[in-house]
Order: sequence, then structure tokens, then C-alpha cells
Amino acid sequence: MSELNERTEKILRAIIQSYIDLNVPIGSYMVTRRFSFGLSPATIRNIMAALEELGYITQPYTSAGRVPTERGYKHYVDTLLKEYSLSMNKAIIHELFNRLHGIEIDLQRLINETSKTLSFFSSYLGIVTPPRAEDRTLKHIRVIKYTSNKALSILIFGDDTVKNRLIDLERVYTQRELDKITNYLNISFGGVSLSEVKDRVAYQLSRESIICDRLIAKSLMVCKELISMENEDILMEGLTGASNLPDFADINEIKDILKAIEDKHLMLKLLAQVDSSEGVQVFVGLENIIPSMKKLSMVVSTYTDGMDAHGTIGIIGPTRMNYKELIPIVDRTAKTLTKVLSESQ
Amino acid sequence: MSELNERTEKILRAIIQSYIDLNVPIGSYMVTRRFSFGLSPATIRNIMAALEELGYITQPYTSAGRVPTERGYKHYVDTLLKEYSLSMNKAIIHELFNRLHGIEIDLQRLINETSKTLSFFSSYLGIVTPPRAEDRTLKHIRVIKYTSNKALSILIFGDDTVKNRLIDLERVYTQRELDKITNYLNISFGGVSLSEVKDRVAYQLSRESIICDRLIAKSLMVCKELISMENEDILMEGLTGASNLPDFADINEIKDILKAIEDKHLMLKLLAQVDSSEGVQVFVGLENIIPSMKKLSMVVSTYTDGMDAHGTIGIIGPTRMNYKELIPIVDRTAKTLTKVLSESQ
DNA sequence: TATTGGCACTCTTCACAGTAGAGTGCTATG
DNA sequence: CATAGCACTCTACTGTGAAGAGTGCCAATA
Repeated sequence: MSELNERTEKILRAIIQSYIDLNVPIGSYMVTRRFSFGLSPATIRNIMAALEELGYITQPYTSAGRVPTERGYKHYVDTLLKEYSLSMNKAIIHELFNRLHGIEIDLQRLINETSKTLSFFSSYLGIVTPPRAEDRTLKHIRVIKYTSNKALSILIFGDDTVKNRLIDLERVYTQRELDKITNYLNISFGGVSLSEVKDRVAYQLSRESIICDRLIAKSLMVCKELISMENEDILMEGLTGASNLPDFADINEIKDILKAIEDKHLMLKLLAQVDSSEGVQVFVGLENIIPSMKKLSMVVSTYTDGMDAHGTIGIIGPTRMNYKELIPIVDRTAKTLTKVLSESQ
Repeated sequence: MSELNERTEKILRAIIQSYIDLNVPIGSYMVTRRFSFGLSPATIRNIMAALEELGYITQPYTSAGRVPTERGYKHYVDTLLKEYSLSMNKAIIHELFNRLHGIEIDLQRLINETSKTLSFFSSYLGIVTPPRAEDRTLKHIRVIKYTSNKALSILIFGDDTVKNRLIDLERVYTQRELDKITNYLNISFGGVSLSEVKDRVAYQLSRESIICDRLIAKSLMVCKELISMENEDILMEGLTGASNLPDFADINEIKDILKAIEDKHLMLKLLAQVDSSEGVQVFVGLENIIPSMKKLSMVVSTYTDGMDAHGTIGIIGPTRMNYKELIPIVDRTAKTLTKVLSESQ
């Protein structure tokens, strides 16, 4: 509660919530009309002056209403997250579940649908990253002869998704040899997480001069190549209704978001900030990461695939988005996604 | 040349090109200043009145300059496509090639990069569809035992891309049986296009009661399932610089494009119009397909993957986009893509 | 001492009017 | 047939003034 007493706190929240609802500078009279604090506008005025002094709100110009500052939003969001008595409309919960249920089979589609759903409920940009490749475990590896100098390699992951690639061989191998490679790889790396595999391959390759077994060396090279293809960090977004919202009447906000979408690297940089152990996290004002995103905020949470890997979901919207409504939505979506994925195991 | 004589034609083109350049209603005086026709404004005025009569241009209000109508644009584009003396900046050709060269390996990335490139050069929405799955030929099929009731099926296509999926088996098969299935499928469908495979599977399944060979029936079922997964029509887009362009100062145009992106179905409906045998095609005013896209146009062309399959690339932008510049860009991009794909075979 | 009503003041927003300018159509003329 | 001239139209811009929302301060009050 820091430097604010309960009443001041309440009024700050009233101002911020009003501003979020109306998108208009909030004056003292406005506050008394919308909330029944049993206080006169004059009193509110005094408190507002104090809140301005403390940097929570500000006036766009002399004798205008007050608008929350970044600090104000941060404080507001903090109290929201602390209380966490955020309730949700039953209908929304239901709709949410329905949207994600029944497409467990295809992770890609599920991720896609999730981003659309987030976007649909928020009217802003929905972002979803797939479960981090590095966390996924390898279940089974197979290398099959294809042509004389090409082999088809297949990775099956813990969640039964499959990745594969044709790899070039520098000499002719028999299927028998390939089976030996396969065998070795499965024994070494079956059930191991990709990041672990990476480390082990690097270590073993460094020792390889001692072992001197050509086939095993080759196996490791194959493995290295296979894993390297897992680095791509796909990232889905949706901007479904963003264009409808009056919020975005200011064209520059749309431009800012579009600019963000353009550059996946920026996005990843943004998501790198997310702590996977916590629940919902809110980042108000993204300018410390991307200068042009000064007036944008991000609400994120993490989910797991029911195994070991976790991914990130969230939304990006204007700083003055409706946190009260959106925090539970992101929270719920993350939980629903985790549930759906766990069940499909 | 229809109802217009050469001089009138020239002036119509001057007006449209000026409007595209300046985005401002074009008056008679303006035309004489920007082009040296050796005619006075008064003469131009008479011709303009005639052009308005014919429906090629219109006045936003009494005594304003003229603006092209949809009909005007169509006529303009037709003459552009007929002449086809459209030249391109060497630097752009070079840049274009560089962007697409060297990533032949990964079709997905190539498509992605192409859409970004189109978007980059046009500042509008770039669209690229992958080579039509139905046109692709099947090179090799394999079914591998995975667990007692699951098998891993692998399709290798003519272009060496690989698709796979885990399929459920209703009883336990030995690898020997699966090999037999594999064998049968390869003999039947190796080198055949997917659409052809589809037909044949349907036909053979209808005759299957006669053959009565359980394994073959199962093979066909497997094949059917495998192919059905090929139906997804992925579609990449980019909107890289669109937000920078002054054209889009009108927020509604951005909204229209965003709305289009939202709905892949609409997009596919749009692209269904494209004739794969022709070169560059231009669709002015997309309202007959999607009402909200009245003020948008599409410039498209097709490419092939060096084998039998062809895909579509193009851009969608405001009706008053710079066709003169963008038609060659789309044309060139399609050709570059075809070239890059053919070389990587 | 905290709260409140009253009051003068500030700043934006909106409507309205007036003007400059670009462009037109028409007509008379070379 | 092309053109110069002219009266006319409509927009875009500018400035002004009034309405309104809101403030800060001060004195009165519980």
C-alpha cells in the first residue's frame, strides 16, 4: 500500500478505471458521479492534486481532467494482481474452452486457434509461442536409407509430434549401418530433453577423437544436424478485431503494433522478459524494450504442454487497455491450454 | 483502343498516373504543368469532360479536379499489361534475386521470405500460397511400425519435401505386413500427382470388395488418410511497410486489409479467381468478391515449383496503387521464385 | 483539522463566417 | 478545332467567439 492510504488508493483506482472505460481525461466531478464515495468534487480535487504530486496521474493541460501516468498504471495493475479476486463471465470461460477443445491433435492449429482466441476476446494482438523446443524430450529417433547418398531422419518427441528431414551422407551407408546409428542414438538420447541432448552431443563430439568409432561420430553429427533444425522459434499472432476498436482510432497505435509484428526478433526479445515460473505478468509501457512501443502494454502468462516444455501466451495492446478484464482472460486461456494439452497426452 | 483516340488515351493516362503519384484530384492546369502535351488547360478541360462522360474519371464535387473511376483504373491497367514495356530498376531486380536466393532448402522459409519481399517492395500486403498440394507428385511412401498399434507414415514428394503423421492401427501389424503395404502403395502411386492418387484411391476402394485383400484395403485406407492431411492451404502474408505509407493515412484502408487477413477463407476465395495459365493479372476493386474491399486491388501472378505444382503470389493494396511499378515487381518475383525452385531440384 | 461550497480563471472544443485558391463550364474569337 | 477570358462553384483553411468542463484557492463549516 506504500504511501497511499486506503481512500486515496480507491480514488486512484476509480480514476484509472474510469479513464480506461471512457478514454477521456477524468475530472473531479466525473469521479463523484460515477462512484459514490460520499465525497464532494472539491475533496476529490485535493486528493487528485496529491496523486499528481506523487506521479500517479497527470494533466494533459492546465485545468483539464487527469490521466494515469505509466507509474499509475503499474500501481493499478499491481493491486489488481495482488487481489486476484478477478472474476470472469461464465459464458466467456465456456466459449474459451470450446474454442480450444477438440483440436488437440494438431499443436500448430491449437496454437493458431489460441492466438485467434486471445485476439478475439481482447480485440488486441494475441501472441502465442509454441512449447520451447529445448524443453521437449526426444522419444525416438530413426534414420532410414532413402537413396544412396541420402537418408531420411525422423525425430519423435514426447508429445508424439514428429519432425524429419532428408540429410546428405558423405558416403554410401547400408541400412544395417544406419540401424546401428539409430540404435546408438536411441540408447543415448531417448527420453532426454533437447537442450540436454545438445550438451551431450557437444561433449561427446569433443571426446570423439578418443573413441574413434566412425559410425558413432557420424551418429553424433547426424544428431547435431537434426537438432539444429529445431531452433526456429515460430510465433503466432492474431489481430482479429483490433481494427474495430475505437481505441485504435489513433492510427499511430495500429502502426506501432504492426511494426512490432513485422519483426519477430523484437517480439522474442519482448517475450524473453517473461518469467515462466510466475502466473500472469503485466508489462506496462514497453519502451524499455522497444522505444516505439511506449504506449503499449503486454499481459502474458505461460502454459505447459503437459510434459516438460512450456510456452508463452499473451496479448499486446494500448497501455490503457482493460486490465481488469484481460488479466483473467489471459490467465484462463493459459490454464485452458495447459489442460487441453495435458489431456491429449 | 476502343472508343478513345490516341490523344485522349494519353491524357487519361496522364491523369491517372498523376493521381496515383499525388493522391489529389487532378485539374486541367495540373496536367499541362506535369506533361507537355502542347495543349492549353482549356483543351484539356474539354477532353476531361468527354472522359467523364465515358465514365473513366469523375469529380468528387462540382468544380474539383478529376479522380479515376474503377473503370478508369481497369482501362489503365489493361493498357499497361498490353504494352508490357514495363522496365525495372536493375537494383531492384538484383535485390529481389538476392533475397530469394540461397534459401532453396526450406520451402516454408522461401514462401515466407517471398511474402516479406513483396510486402517490402510494395509497402502493401504480400500474399504467397505454397504450390498446390494437389499438383504435387508423390515420390515415395513408407510406413514404419512405431508402437504395437501405431505406425509412422511418411510421404516424400517430388521436390524432396517430407510430410508425415502417426496413424492408429486397428490391430497389430508386423513390420513385414507394413512393408507389404508400403510396397503396394509405392508401386501404385509412386510418381503420381496427389489429385490423381485421390481419384485412384476412391476408385480402387469402390472395387475393393472384389479384390478382398485385407492388406491392400488397409493400404488404401492409410493412403486416404495420409492424403487428406494435405488439404490445408497455408498462406503467408506480410504487411511490412504498409504502416509507413502515407496512402494508408486513411485508417479505413488499413482496417479493410486487416479484415481480409483475418479470414483466410476470404483470401482463398479471392485467389480462386486467379488463372494459373496467364502471366500477371490485376483485379481492380475487389468488391465483387468481398464487399468491404471496394477500394482495394490485387496484382497477382503464378509460379511453379519446377515440377508440376504451381502456387500464387501477389499483393493487395489500395486501388490507387502504383501499378506501373508494382506489376513488374510481381511479375519478376514470380519468375525469380520459379527459377530458384527449379534450380534447387 | 478535514471537508465543502463558491468563485474566478484556464484551456479545449465546436460552430460559424469569411477568404483564398483551385478548378470548372461556357462563350467568343483566332 | 484550339484557346483565352470570365463568371461561377466548392473546398480548405483561418480566426473568432461562446459553451463547457475542470481547476485552484479561499473562506466557511462540522
